[in-house]
Amino acid sequence: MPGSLTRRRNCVSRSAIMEAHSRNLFADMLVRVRTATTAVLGDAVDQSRVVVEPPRDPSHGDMATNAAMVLAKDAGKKPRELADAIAKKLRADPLVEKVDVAGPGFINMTLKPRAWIGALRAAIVTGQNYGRSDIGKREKVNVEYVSANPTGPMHVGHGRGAVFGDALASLLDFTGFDVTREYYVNDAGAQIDVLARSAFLRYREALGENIGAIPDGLYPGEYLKSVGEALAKAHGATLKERPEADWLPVVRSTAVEMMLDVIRDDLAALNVKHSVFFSERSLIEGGADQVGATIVALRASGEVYEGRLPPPKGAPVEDWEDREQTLFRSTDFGDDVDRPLKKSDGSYTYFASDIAYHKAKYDRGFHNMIDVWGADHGGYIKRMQAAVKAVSGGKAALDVKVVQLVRLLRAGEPVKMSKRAGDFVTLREVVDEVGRDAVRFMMLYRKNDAVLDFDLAKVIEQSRDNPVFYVQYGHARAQSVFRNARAEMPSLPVGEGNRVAFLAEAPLERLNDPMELALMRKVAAFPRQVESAALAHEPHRIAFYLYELASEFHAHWTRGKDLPHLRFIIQNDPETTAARLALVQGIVTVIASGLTLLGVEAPAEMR
RNA sequence: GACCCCGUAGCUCAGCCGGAUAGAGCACCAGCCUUCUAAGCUGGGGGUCGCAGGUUCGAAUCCUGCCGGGGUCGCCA
Repeated sequence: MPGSLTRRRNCVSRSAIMEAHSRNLFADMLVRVRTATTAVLGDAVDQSRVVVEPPRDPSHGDMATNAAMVLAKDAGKKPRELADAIAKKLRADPLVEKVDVAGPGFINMTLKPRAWIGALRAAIVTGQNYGRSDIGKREKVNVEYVSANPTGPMHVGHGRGAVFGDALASLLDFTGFDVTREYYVNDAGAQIDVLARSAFLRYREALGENIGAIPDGLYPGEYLKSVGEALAKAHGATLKERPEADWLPVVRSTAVEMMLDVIRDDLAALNVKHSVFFSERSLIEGGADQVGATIVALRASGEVYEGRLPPPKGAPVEDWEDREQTLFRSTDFGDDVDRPLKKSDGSYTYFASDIAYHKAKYDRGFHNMIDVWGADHGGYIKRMQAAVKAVSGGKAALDVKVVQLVRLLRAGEPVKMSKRAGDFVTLREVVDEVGRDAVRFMMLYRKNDAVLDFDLAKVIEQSRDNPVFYVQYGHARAQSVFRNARAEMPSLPVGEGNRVAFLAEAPLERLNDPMELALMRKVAAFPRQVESAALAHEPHRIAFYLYELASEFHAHWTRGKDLPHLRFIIQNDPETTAARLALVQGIVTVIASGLTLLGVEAPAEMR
């Protein structure tokens, strides 16, 4: 009866709050294992290699620790012997049901139901904050992603880096880092002049001139027509008669601005966010040549010198010119050769301004930097890491995450792209066709350094074969349980607003079916998954976790077909129903939270 | 020639900081089912973790060499 539930609520609320305190059961158990180990070995031993993790084989229990094996040598004891001693201490722990020593010295623990109950309650009570942690200690970290040249719309490969960087930034934010999401705008190099010349051609075209075929070396894309039209509208024919030196800066800034608008729209369509757009041009503008200053500083510290390079091996370079040039001593940091900072015409190389850019990041207080690059930039990792070490005096670290190629398919067949016509498949076209959620989830449903097959037909299928649908449907199906509960048992307060308070105090000890317990364990594992994904800089782990959780939930749901007593809603048993709805709420919370981290919608229904 | 990434079941891929008898989905085989939301369910077969050494109590995981696939290789970004 609802009445008895109401009374019960007052009785258990204090313990509910206390148990909700242990938000990360695995971290909690690690502390308990370490305490037990200290009781045996004293506090002088280094326990940094001790871990608590779920055993691969569930029959070994809920959690296992390697404490005895990694400490046996230091302790001067046999692993099994040490394990027995630690196990004895752990048996006194109030959360521990059973402890076994197995194999070479594993300590396997089976936890009391109250441990899982506490974790589930934590998920319900903390809601979207479940899994949030402070392991980042508010350390500043700069995540730079996309940074596509503002010379045209984004392609699918850019999209992968965008989604990856965005999700990684969210993950780091969620785990307590002070995250800056940054886009480096390459608005200064030679390619920007090429863009301007290409736009100038379109400008003449907009004025009615027949420009014929776009010459080699210029951007042929139709998307520049709008730039040409805008220029014609703003300047009439006045630019046309003047020398390039006059019109180039004007056309350049208009073109870059318009292309950045296109890119910003593309990013918005994917819901990818940045907090800083850092202009390369700003490094050399206004008389303050930060690139030159950086080179001078590195020359003073001996990292930059004048010298010669051997010609590159492999593909022959036709116009190789052996000359003395300004070089960065990246070999001091493990690179293969030293790298040039100036081109033969005296202008800076891309690398030179990138060094200055990363120095600027360091000067802005970032000791942790993450760059997300496309696979074709893989050869630049070492020199950039070398540069970061050099400009920071070894105080800053750069992690470069390389996202591999995306192969676009449609029902298994490669999508043809003709690059020379400039009409490659844009990111926008893909997003418009299959939707933001499908693009985001699929791009995260693979390790970043593995090539990704993206099948336009498959990602919109409504089947188990399509992880996006499967996970989102899991969320929608879980929400539907509450809709049904409200209809079938109106006396239960399980609306959007009052659900949490009610379910947090449900009699969760009634969840004792093996599948229910498995789902509780899965929910309890979420904070650990978040933590490891964040520290490893691998958002895909969240996507895989969500697929597993959804899979278990769907399987449990289906069992209710044959076994009505396992259904979530039991009309004549409000207590059991409340407990099961609490489990569903935990699942809803975690799926929604995980999808939010990935930037994917968690729909309440899918019709 | 050098460097980077990949190599795990027939296919597509997971495997967290080294951990126990290496997992999932698809496909295949057998049985069941026809729906509290529309993914059917349960069980089964299937692996020399590319190869060879090394480190370790323990290696798919770390190190070295080789093989195969992809990428990159001053003055593009």
